[in-house]
Amino acid sequence: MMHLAIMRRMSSIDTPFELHSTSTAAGTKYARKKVAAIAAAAQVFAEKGFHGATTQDIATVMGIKQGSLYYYFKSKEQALQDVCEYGFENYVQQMEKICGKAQPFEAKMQMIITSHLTTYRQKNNAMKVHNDQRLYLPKERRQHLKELGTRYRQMLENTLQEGVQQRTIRADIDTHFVAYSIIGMCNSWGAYLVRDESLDLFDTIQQCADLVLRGVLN
Amino acid sequence: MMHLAIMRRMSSIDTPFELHSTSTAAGTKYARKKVAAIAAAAQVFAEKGFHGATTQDIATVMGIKQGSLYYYFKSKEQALQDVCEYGFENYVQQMEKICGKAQPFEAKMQMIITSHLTTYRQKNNAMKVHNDQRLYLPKERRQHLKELGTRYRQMLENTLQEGVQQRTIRADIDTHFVAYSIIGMCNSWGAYLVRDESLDLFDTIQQCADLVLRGVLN
Amino acid sequence: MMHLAIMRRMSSIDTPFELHSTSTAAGTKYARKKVAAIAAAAQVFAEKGFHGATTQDIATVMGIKQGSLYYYFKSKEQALQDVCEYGFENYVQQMEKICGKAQPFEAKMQMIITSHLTTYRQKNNAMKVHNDQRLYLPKERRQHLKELGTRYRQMLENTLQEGVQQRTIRADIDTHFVAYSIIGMCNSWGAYLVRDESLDLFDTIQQCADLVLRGVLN
Amino acid sequence: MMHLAIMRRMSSIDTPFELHSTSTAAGTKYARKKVAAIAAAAQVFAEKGFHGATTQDIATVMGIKQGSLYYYFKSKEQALQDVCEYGFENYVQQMEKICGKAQPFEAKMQMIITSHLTTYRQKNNAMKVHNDQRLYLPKERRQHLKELGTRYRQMLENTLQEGVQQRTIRADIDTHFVAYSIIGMCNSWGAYLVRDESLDLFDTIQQCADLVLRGVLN
DNA sequence: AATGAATGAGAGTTCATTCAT
DNA sequence: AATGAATGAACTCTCATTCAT
Repeated sequence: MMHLAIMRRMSSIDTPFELHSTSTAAGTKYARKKVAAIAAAAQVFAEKGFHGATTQDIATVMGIKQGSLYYYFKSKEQALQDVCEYGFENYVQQMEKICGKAQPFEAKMQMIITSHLTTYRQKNNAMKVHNDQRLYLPKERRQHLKELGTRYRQMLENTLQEGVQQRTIRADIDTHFVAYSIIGMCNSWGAYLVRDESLDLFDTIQQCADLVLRGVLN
Repeated sequence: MMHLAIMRRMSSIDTPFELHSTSTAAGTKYARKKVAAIAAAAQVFAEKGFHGATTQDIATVMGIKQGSLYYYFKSKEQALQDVCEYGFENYVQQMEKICGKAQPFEAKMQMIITSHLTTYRQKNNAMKVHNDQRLYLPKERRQHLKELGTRYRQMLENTLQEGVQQRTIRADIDTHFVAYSIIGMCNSWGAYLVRDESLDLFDTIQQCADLVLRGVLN
Repeated sequence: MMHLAIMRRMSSIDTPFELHSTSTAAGTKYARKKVAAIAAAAQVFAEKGFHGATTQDIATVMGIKQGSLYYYFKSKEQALQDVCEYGFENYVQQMEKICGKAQPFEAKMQMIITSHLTTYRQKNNAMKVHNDQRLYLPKERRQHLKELGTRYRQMLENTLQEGVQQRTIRADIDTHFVAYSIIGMCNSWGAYLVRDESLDLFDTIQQCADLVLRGVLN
Repeated sequence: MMHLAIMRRMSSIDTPFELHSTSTAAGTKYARKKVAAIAAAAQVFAEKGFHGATTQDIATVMGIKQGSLYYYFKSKEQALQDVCEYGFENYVQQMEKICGKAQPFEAKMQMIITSHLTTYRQKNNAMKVHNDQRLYLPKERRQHLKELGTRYRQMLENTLQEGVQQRTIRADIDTHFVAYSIIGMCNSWGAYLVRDESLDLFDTIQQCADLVLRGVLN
């Protein structure tokens, strides 16, 4: 469930029309249902894609009528934006925690991959939606996501750079390229993890880490 | 351009009325335009996704009117199926050639990656569509694609298995897992290659191959 | 401001629950807010038209929430009816005073036009709404308005008739027709006065009176 | 019927999507039906107002399905714009013809009023729509209409100016003001003519002209 | 006295699809 | 071989209205 992670950020949630009376919006009924709305939208977008999904689908998952959805989202596009932002913000936060701690390179890489894949397995559809559907947002609405993405990639590249300095990883490595590769591979495994529940999470993490670190050669 | 590859398979193309079958279908005006139709659909689906694309979009790219499209595709769904099949068939054929030749493991791996990424860079939108949009086809219509996919993965796994037997690659490698990983990483780079024209193809190929073979560790 | 005039009639205002009727309704908080509600509705209907206006618009002008509006109006249609009736009742009352006094024809005509145009310039949106939007009310709800209108036109016609008898105006005049013409011209100038604040009120009144009385010929 | 007048201008009609093959679009089936579409929209907008009318209403009058309407109008707003423009363009053209001919002032004024009121009586709903509903168009879409309106008013003012120079009308007349007054009064009578079929057209014209020229005074 | 939350009906618009020509 | 014209179903979004609190 994405709920815990998202609720951590709920203090910043937007309220409908005007500000609510309570200063911390986190506890409001509205905030609680908005979380549910984002979760529902994430699930539906992940399954059917942005254009393939209907607002009716989302409303059905929430157990409300279709028109009522607009109490929580100003538009379908806004729903996509919210899903992407909450999903990705949460993920980048986790990344910051991991990269903030002083740890040997291999441990960090392991944690990064663990975080990435675990996020998917926890049915964090928001993450999948961010990866696959964010390009359907008009550029203006992707501003924030782009910044988050850059921050995330930079943390990953920095980690690799540290590895180079620690002489743990090869000096001839192009950290920029490797960062992209890791993200790509993990996203691809993430999609499998979402689709196939029988796939073992920890096994997958081990194998990913092993492949990245040692390659296939003898 | 995908044209050459696709035209090779044109002999099996479906003709709209039985009448047409008198001549070799491959050379027919119909067959030639059907190729163009598939290419147009591929381009549009790649850009906007299946559900985000309209038949009008495809017709516009072809320079014909919307209604005329139905001379080439029985339905929008059929267009997606055609794009996926022609795109992927073509790719698997190439794979067969590569794997058919007796070659050392590393050379083969290099060629596989080269083939995969080159396909993308040549703006083979059909390939992108197959990877990103095929799941929007109903299961029945994915039968053929699934077979092709299995064949393809098996060739990749066999190649890896050969590598193990040649002692070129580690014995503890899970070939199934590595095959998926390579595909995932390459697809992700493929998407970048399509989006960013300034990205150097051969550089990308080298780096991918290097990462897969040697990993990042020192 | 229409307030004074409207408040004079407030004694007849409908109260939402019978309970309220203990005190004189005119001074009730409810009555005061109902006036504000009518004024808000008048403003919004004048600007956007009945169908183009939303209950949200009216609520916003009042500074209350959309749902709360139904404490003052049973329906949007009722709001239109209230606006039209209060606006027009007020105007017809003024007309009654003017026509009641014994005065020479030209002075009366001057006062009638002054009354009409001043009403508009005072941003009496209710009047504009009555003129432009009343036809969107179902016939049954226009009963009262129709009676008022007839009364008003009759007073105008009577005034003209007096003018004929006093030999102040031509005997071959069709008073019925002229009455309609004056109303039409004044309404049209009223709309300009509302739209263009820089238009001088007294100048307009003079010109209108002059045109009606003397025509353009030399 | 507005058909004749509108068809005169049909050579400039816009075609759907792309240019038609024939150079004169006037004869096309599309052009013919677009005329019908504009007439239908004019009728419905005149009756119910822009916001009160539905695209379904218009389609019903045309005898087509609601969705098919969009073959002729890109949007409901475009329909309003088309109605206003065709209606008013036509009217201004007529005005140009009247004012172009050298004629004594009184005759011209008579013709102007005749033209104005006849336009209404011919059920030229487009004219009514232009007068009552054009303000619901966003400013950008009113550009053309504004220019037409200015041209029209100028012709009327010029005519009055000529009258002054010919000493036919009083020198102390404010031509600007009188022009507006005539338009206002005629529009108001136009609305009556549309609503009440029993009203005699020529009688109304006579009375209007008489009132404007000679006023009511003895 | 007012509001948050929801609803249901309908609006405008889009679009895949059909078919006579 | 292609098109103009139309359709019908679905979709997003709006809005008047209700009602428990």
